[in-house]
Amino acid sequence: MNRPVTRPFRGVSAPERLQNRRQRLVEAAFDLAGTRGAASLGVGEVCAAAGLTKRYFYESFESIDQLGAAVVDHAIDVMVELTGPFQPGTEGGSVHAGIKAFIDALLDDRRLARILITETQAGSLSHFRGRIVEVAVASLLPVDQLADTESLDHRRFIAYAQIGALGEICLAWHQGVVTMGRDELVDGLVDLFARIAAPPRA
Amino acid sequence: MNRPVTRPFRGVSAPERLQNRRQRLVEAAFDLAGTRGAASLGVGEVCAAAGLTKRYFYESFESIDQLGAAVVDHAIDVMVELTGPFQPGTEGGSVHAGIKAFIDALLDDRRLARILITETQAGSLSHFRGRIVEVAVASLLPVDQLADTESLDHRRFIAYAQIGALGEICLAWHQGVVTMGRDELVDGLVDLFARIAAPPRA
DNA sequence: CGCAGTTGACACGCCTTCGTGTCAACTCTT
DNA sequence: AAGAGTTGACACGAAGGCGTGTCAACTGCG
Repeated sequence: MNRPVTRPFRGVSAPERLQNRRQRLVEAAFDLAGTRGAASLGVGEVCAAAGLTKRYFYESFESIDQLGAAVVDHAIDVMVELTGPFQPGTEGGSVHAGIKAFIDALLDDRRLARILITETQAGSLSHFRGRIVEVAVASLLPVDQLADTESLDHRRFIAYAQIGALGEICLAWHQGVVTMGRDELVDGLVDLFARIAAPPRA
Repeated sequence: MNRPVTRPFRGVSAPERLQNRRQRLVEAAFDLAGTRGAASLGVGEVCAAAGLTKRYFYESFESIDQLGAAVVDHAIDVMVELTGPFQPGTEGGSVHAGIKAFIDALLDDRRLARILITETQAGSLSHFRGRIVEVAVASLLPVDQLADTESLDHRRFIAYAQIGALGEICLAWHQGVVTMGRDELVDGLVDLFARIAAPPRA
């Protein structure tokens, strides 16, 4: 059972090797879930893609669902890392830059988009939907555009509308249904966000 | 193999019985897919829910995916039937009434919402996403609010934004995250649609 | 009534995946 | 060199769903 996790191998220490294997599994699963989808993911398939054997899967995970959770974590980490430097409050950041960075991330990596938008809505990854929306709200919602008098419910309403619109458009663009240029798309989305958050007509 | 589909039974003709069984299967699958999700659907489970045995499953369907297709068809049929009378052009219909009927349908039946919005995005039902968006566009897009000069891409952009926003908000409301009253929600959505379709700010 | 069509319940073999186990080859330490 | 740790490849039984088959009980028709 407890293998004597001790000795170095090919120059790398035991805990480091374990971390490497874990990361290879997560990244392989990230790639598969982001292209084929997470539904059909199997232990054997992921291991083959990672170039490992099943033994090392159970070394880091107990089930395929646990790996799924790790994949979502990884996706969120990537997103946070890509958008963090542009958030308002940080140097060189602003509401506009934050939103743009968020959109850019989704447009640059379709696997990231698919996992964060599509795959977490149905199936075994749907439990993480709430956390993802939370992260999105933090990055997207131009809070200062909304009067403090607005109710919490209304702000949530705005946030969900923005996220939903962004997700749908992003997927359509990746799919080639919307054929706008990249820059044009980003500008259109930023503007759309402002319109969504605008005060209701009279 | 070819059972001699001929004789009436308990007063109903053979083809009618077959249709009834098929419908029971579709509705049972609709209910399961709309609550538990479509990913875990199995032949045995659906048959048990429909009160039939596996034999009658293969009488009408070749695989569970084929039943999934029938479920999506059924969901679309229901939606079309609920929104048809309110479409602009028909008596008593208008853009506003059409949109409201569409929203009402999604708010009234969470199974319908889940199948049309959630379950068709990932997994085995994702092939039907395009057709659903098509139906939604036909019911939702207030074409007359968009100048004819707008490009097709821009109109698609607006349509996807509306659908995405509606879906996300609808799910959040069913989930209890947004706690607005029903009527308030509908009004807010109708107004949101207008804002999304409004001309971009200078 | 008697026969053929119909139904529901269940059994059966098949296949895939899971999770674990085995083993030879390789690497590090002493 | 020798022994213990490490790795990859593969075998194995268990479990579960699939698709088909069997059979007794029931229903309609002549």
